[in-house]
This record gives sequence, C-alpha cells and structure tokens, in this order.
Amino acid sequence: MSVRTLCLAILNFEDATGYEIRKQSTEGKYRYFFDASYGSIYPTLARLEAEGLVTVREEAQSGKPARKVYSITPAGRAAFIAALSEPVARDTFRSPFLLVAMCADQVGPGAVRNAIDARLGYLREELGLMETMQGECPNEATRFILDYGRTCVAHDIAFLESNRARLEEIATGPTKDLPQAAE
Amino acid sequence: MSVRTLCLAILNFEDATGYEIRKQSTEGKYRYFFDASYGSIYPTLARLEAEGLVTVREEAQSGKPARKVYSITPAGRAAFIAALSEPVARDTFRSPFLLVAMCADQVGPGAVRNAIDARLGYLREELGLMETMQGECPNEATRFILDYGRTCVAHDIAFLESNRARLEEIATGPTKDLPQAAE
DNA sequence: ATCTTGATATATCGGTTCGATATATTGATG
DNA sequence: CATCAATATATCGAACCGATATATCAAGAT
Repeated sequence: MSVRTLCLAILNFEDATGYEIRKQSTEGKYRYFFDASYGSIYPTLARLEAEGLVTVREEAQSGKPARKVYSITPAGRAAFIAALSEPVARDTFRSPFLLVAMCADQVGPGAVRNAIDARLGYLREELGLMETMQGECPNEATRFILDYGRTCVAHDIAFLESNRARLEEIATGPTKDLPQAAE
Repeated sequence: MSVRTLCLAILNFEDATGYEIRKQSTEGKYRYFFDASYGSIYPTLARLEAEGLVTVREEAQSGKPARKVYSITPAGRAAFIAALSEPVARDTFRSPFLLVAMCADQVGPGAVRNAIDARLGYLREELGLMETMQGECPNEATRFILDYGRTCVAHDIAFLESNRARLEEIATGPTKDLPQAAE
C-alpha cells in the first residue's frame, strides 16, 4: 500500500495541502492504519501532478506561508478506485517491543519493565483518543474502523496487563536461590 | 526498528546466511513482528561486516551454490544489546484492508466482500500456523509472543465475523426500496 | 530427451520511503 | 532577546522495497 494511494484517498474526500495530508496520516482517521512522512508525501504529490491525477493551486494567506492546495482530477479518482479494487495486500506490522520481548533474557529486567510500561502508556493513550474520536464520528465506515481498532487495543492492553509478569520473569532469569536485592 | 537490528538479533542466536535471515523473517518466529527483503538484508550485512559487527565465511556445499555464513562479533553483540536498551519505538502498522473499509461506499459490495473473505482466509491460516508453532515451542519468550499474537488474531477474526455485515451494508449503500437483483 | 518447477543460495536495480533537517511566517512565552 | 509551537513547503542521504537476475541441482511432466 503506497503513499500514492493514501494521498489519492485523502484528496478524494476533499482538497488538501501536503501538510494537511501529513497531519491526517498522523493525527486523523487514517492514523490507525497508515503513516507517511513529508519525505514521501511531497515527492508523491509532485508525481501525481505530473501524471495528471491531481492539480495544484497556490493560495496566499496572511500570517502564514502560502499554501499549495491539491485537488484530485477525474483521472485521479478513476486511478484511486482501480487501486482499491485490486486484491488487497496483507497488513504489515513491525514491533520493536516484540523484538525486545524475544530477547528479554539478554536485555535485563529494567529495560523490559520500561518497555512494557511505555507500551501500556501509549496503548492507553491511543484507547482514549479512539474513544474521543468515536464520540464525534459522523461516518459509519470510520466508526467501523474505530470499533475494530478500539477492541484490538483494549485486547492488547488486557493481554499485557495479564501477562507482563511472564515477560518480567524471563528478563529476570531463572528462579534464584538468593533473595533479590532490594530495589 | 531497522533491518540492521533484526540481522544482529538473528545472528546473536546463531550464525546464518542472508537467505536464512530472510527465511526466518518471513517464516520463522520473527515473522510475527518483522519482515525484511533481500534488497535490504544483503546491503545491511555488507555494512555490518564493514563495521566489524559481523564476520563472514564462505562454505562450499555440493549440489547447491556456496553459502556465505555470517557470525556476530563481540562488538556486534554489544551493539545489539545497546540497540535493545534504547527507548522502544512504537509498533508500525499499515492495513490496505482498512483503507478499503474506509472507502467501502466507493469500492462496491463485491470488492468489499472479497477483501473480507481474503482477510479472514489469511487470518485463519495464520492462527493455524501459530497454534502449530506453539505446540513445538521450546522457549518461553517465543511462547509469550505466540500467545500474544494468537489471541490478537483470534480477536481479529471474531470481530470481523461479527461485524462484517456492517461493512457490507456500507458498501451496498443505504437501504433501497427496490429489491436486490438476484446474484 | 527437454522443459518446468521448486528449493537453496547470492546479489542488484530503480523507485519509494524514512528520518532528519532546512526554510518561512507569526504569535506566545520565558 | 531567545525559544517554542503552529502552519506551511521542501529536500537530503540513507535505508528499504519489490522485482528481478544469476547459479546449482533434483524432481516431475511432456
């Protein structure tokens, strides 16, 4: 799934600047399943324009730098729908946390505990954001995605809370005869 | 999280070729949280060797091309542990399926149904693989990861089975007065 | 016999993307 | 004053992707 398709998706809903596209992919409803950097968005928009799939107009605004607002063309809409109608690729997922978990015995208990706490921290924050966004959600498709995500994150949190001790024990090492030093 | 760290992780467990590292990242225990392409693995190994973090020896073998077996150095081990002890980055996740879901009303019911079926297909397959791998799993950390993944995938499947109708309805459009054509 | 396929292996290409950074403008804060 | 944040555009070098190429052999199909 490419940044190209994401840009077309966002522009298909409404005109946007590169900055707004980036903002939506990190803070808006797209954030749950995509993220794209400036380094990819701007070159992608330039290519889409060169191919006639989007047009751009410049808007001056007082107090801020000028904006370049991108609009999708009919050819762009067609390309977007075509892209969506292809067989759907699998999700991609990478988890530095799980790499730490796999190597827990080498990392040590402190770092593992920190990693678990940090993870729970951002998962809880995410859950809160999802619940907030859902409260103001006008659109059934977005609601579906938020439900999906919310229940997954809630599950994630529950698993971690129930099982963190296992991981911490691996990180600490086999049961020792000596009492643990006071921390 | 980089392919670099993944290569060091795999080599920290045991010597491996580029081909084996790729195999482990797509089929072995690392597959649940990382995937890396040949296009990144080979250049990464070359860089790691140039930096003295791994060494390579060539092994002839009859009936097959010669292998280049990589081993981690003590400096490589230290770099690996250091990398793991950094603050852990968040998971990254991309889902073409969820983009299709968000645009369901434009994609149409056939494509949405296909996407759901395909997704359920590979999730079920994944679940089966996890259960198999867990049955033969000697290592507690790996068992933790498989439990984590298994329960997430099971949840994913359950959600999709319970809620697919919602998505299909969005894709079909608002309730129509006309009866649906027979398919 | 030949051809195709699959497995084990190494490797690279052009294109895309990342993460960091630069620049510009303004307003708010220390 | 300097710093930070927000709104904006843009680019760099490095990393990575997806596809492909090459090599060797064995097994199966024609």
